[in-house]
Amino acid sequence: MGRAPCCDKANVKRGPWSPEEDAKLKSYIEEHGTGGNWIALPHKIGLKRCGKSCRLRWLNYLRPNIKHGSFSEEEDHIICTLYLSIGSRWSIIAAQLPGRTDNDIKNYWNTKLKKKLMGKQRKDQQSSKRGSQIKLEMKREAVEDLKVPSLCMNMNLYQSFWPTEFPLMLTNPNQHQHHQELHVKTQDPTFEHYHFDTTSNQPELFNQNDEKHISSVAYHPQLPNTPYFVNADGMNPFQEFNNFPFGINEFGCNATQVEQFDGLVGGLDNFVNGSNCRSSSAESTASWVDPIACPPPPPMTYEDCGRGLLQSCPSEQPSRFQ
DNA sequence: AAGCTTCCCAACCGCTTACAA
DNA sequence: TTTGTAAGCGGTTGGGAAGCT
Repeated sequence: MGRAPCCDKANVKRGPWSPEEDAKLKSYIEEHGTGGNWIALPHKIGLKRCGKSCRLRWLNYLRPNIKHGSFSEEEDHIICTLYLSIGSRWSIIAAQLPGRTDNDIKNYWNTKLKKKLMGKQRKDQQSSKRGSQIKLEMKREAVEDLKVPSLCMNMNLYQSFWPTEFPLMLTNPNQHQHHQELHVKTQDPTFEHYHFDTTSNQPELFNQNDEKHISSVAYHPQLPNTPYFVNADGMNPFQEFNNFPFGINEFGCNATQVEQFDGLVGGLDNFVNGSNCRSSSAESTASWVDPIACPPPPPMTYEDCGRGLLQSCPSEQPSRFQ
């Protein structure tokens, strides 16, 4: 049995909205608001439309301050960078671009920006003499399939290129006075996380029962824009980083790019992790976060585990999230 | 000018999440 | 704690516009 329909599809109009319908919906909402019930709204106004359709029309087209028309270079840059950092979480990306809707951005990405990016990749690839043939091939495939963003959200693909240890980069190497917590998912089926105290510079590793059991990682604050953990064997788990098929440097960390994040609403910590970000710094977090060179943020809350950031999560909520 | 293809974007679909009862 | 319902969200589709032959 399928899901019950949200409305009587036989009696609702579908397809493009007429100017009259737009005017009805707009004037009603401007005067009365939505009343918190989109389903009931079309009946109140006498529109033969599904409530969901009304909501979408209002949010994507009718509501005030919607920006239509071409995207600026700055907007392009923000979209690209956020996409590569957090994937297709359009609502989050849209929140950083006032006046733009998630639908707008999604369409723009799918129809233009993605191709623009691919074109740039191909061009650079042709002129570049760096790297082996294999590396170029990997890069080409990754760009063409646009697997790079999905890699960020999909551990199975991800682990082809990224280390098994997964330290969170949303730490500020320059702010040792702040206590930061890092949650780490590894390929190990047991859920592990780091609890990192920037005062002592000592990361501590906990198991899924929240018991401290290993202290096998070292922190290297002298490498602010690189993965700076080494494991117990003294290996940098990010050593594969340089083999990443995508041209990190093309969107990578540089002063100009990072500075652009200063204008983001609420700062990077807000869009990536919302209120869950532990950084208490009043200054811009953007100055120290490289959203591209970073791996995707591990879940800052247990709920985030279920949002597709990682493939598997403990069946029970670890006590530290409770 | 006609026919065909590609592009673009508004709208839809259905799954997930949130929340009230 | 469970269940039902609406909102939120991201993927997909359909059709008009634009471009090409």
